[in-house]
Amino acid sequence: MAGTGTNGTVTMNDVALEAGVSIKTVSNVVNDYPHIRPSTRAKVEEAIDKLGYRMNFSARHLRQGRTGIIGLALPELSLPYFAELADSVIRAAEARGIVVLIEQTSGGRQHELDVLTSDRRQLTDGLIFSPLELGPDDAQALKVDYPLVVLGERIFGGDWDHVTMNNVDAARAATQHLIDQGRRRIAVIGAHHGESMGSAALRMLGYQAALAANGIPLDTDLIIEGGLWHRQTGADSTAALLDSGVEVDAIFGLNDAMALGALRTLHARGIDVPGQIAVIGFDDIEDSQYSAPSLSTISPGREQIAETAVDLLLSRIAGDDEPFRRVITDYSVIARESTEA
Amino acid sequence: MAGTGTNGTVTMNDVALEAGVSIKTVSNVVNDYPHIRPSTRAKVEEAIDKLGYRMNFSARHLRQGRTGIIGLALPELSLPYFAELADSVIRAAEARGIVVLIEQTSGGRQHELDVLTSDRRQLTDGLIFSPLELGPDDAQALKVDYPLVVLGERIFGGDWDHVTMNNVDAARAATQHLIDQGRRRIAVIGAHHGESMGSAALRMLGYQAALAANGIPLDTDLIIEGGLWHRQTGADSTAALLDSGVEVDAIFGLNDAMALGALRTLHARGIDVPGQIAVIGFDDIEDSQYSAPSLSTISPGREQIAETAVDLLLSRIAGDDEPFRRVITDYSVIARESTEA
DNA sequence: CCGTGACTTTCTATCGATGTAAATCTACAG
DNA sequence: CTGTAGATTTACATCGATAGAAAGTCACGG
Repeated sequence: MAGTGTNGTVTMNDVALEAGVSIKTVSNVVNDYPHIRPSTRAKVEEAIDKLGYRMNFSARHLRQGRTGIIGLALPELSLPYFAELADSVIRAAEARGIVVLIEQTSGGRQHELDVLTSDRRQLTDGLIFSPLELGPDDAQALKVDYPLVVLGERIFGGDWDHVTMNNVDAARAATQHLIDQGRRRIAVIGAHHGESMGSAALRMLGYQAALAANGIPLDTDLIIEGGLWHRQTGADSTAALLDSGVEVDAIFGLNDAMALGALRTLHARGIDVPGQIAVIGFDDIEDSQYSAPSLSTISPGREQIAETAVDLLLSRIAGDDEPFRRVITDYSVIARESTEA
Repeated sequence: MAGTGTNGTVTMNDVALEAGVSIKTVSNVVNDYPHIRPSTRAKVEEAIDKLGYRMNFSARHLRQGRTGIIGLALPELSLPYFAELADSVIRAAEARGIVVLIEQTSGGRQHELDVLTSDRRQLTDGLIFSPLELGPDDAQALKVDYPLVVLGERIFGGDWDHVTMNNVDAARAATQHLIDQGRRRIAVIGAHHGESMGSAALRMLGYQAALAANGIPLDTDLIIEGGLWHRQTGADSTAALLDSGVEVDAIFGLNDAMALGALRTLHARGIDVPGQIAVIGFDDIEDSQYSAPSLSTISPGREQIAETAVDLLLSRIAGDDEPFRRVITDYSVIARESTEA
């Protein structure tokens, strides 16, 4: 830490003096400029080690106009799905030499809009955005002048890149899985009534498609509304469902958290899972493996989503001008105890 | 977005030209310098709005020598305890106008050491560090020349600030809670044999103290080792415990994840909780409320830890030279179904 | 011995904002 | 009408690194 500068900081200039070369040569060494005499490189590297020089990123960023930081805006980290998504995104970014600034938008629609124009955008080279509340009406707000990759299917077809899974097909597969186990009275929890483009609506479409394909009539008494997709919602919705007295032999939780909440209520009521009621979720969060019984679910390919999103964003930051892309990742049905035959 | 600069960016200089004042005056307005004529302020603000000016943080940071970013190093976000901790830290930081860069150190001891000297440190004004593997031998590595706040009790008394809960007392309280329910054969899962300063060791001390205080002999057959505190470890340890045939009427999981894993194994084996075996965890992660049965646990006061850590770090960044502090936060026993009378 | 082209290294301006100190402007007492 | 303290505003250097182009070096053919 033996700095030569006025304060404790060692700058490139200090290194240059120590090595007896110009500042630019030090910069060239640090940036792997190809035409440097090995002996010069050695001198510089020695000086760097000796002085303990570290790059001042603010200076580099100022000069280059980039920060090497990308933003990740998501509802909240305490929701396991998003925590795991953040984990994957950070790993993917790290592998590519950039860092991630996480912003939580838990406050609702306005908070989600704010994140798009926040001062923080000035600090990041681009944004990966996973909205929960925005709808088609907010499309205009997403027309921003910085690289943006949107996750999820809330808003289609705008002028931005999109990475998502096929919610409709995946939900159909989940429902089909229940039907294959002989279930016919399949309830859904977490529906959002007025919505047309969100995950809830899309997954409902898949549910309905599966019923139709199997000649099972749709019974609206089996569809339970539920705003926030938290465990408590799942627990409450299931209680309401059971209290309504309607016949049920399976529950499709539109996400794992709600399905886990459902398991909790079923357990409390002494209802056997999957004996009396089978349960399937959606997301494949880590918890689902460890619930009692373990939860069948849909794996959305989180790693793939994260890597794709990061790659896409980085290519935009690098100046890629191709037309906006929509990438659809793979899903798979994970059968566990809660739907065992 | 109507930039005046060469590229699309609007700088303070553009604003100054538009408003007919000097750059410095614009800077003064933006920074709330008190002696500005209201009319001047109005002109500048109007120009800012008109041009859509946004501060270039890299430039400010270069000049000020600070980045306004703090680092948060933790094992991994997919562990619920850390995801929730990160949530709290981000909120606390946001309330104070700074942003958080999360770094995952899941790779083990070396990865934890690396984070302390990483290039990223140059990008942050300080670090909140929650190590999982470092031990007393690594004390030297924690003597860094930037503001550092360490969470947890792995390493005591060094030259850095520390925020932690009282693991010993809290574990004693958890054990006492089981004893109060009439349990005498209390197993512990997640012990770390050779360790002396980590959470595992401290919680074991509390456990032993409670047994001693109640005249219950310590039976080493009831102590199950377990490296990583994941659910799987809890599930496996519990299976091993049951297979060993030793008499057990309660299990103390040294964290919630393991306790939840224990519940899973107990459920699989058809053992009634708490009828045959009571279970208590440690951490009070959100899941614990929703397991079946819901899990009794120790709440470590996560919000308080986060806020304290952020405040402490910020005061160090601001130049606070007081002696290093150790802050101990409050805990509480949360009694739920898994230990019901 | 000199010119030429391929390497290497250095010079100089700049990225955008802020600290310092000096320059201007009031407003009001003398 | 002048001086002066206090309020406002400005000029200028500077934070640390990088782009671009000029300037040196060097080996080699003519």
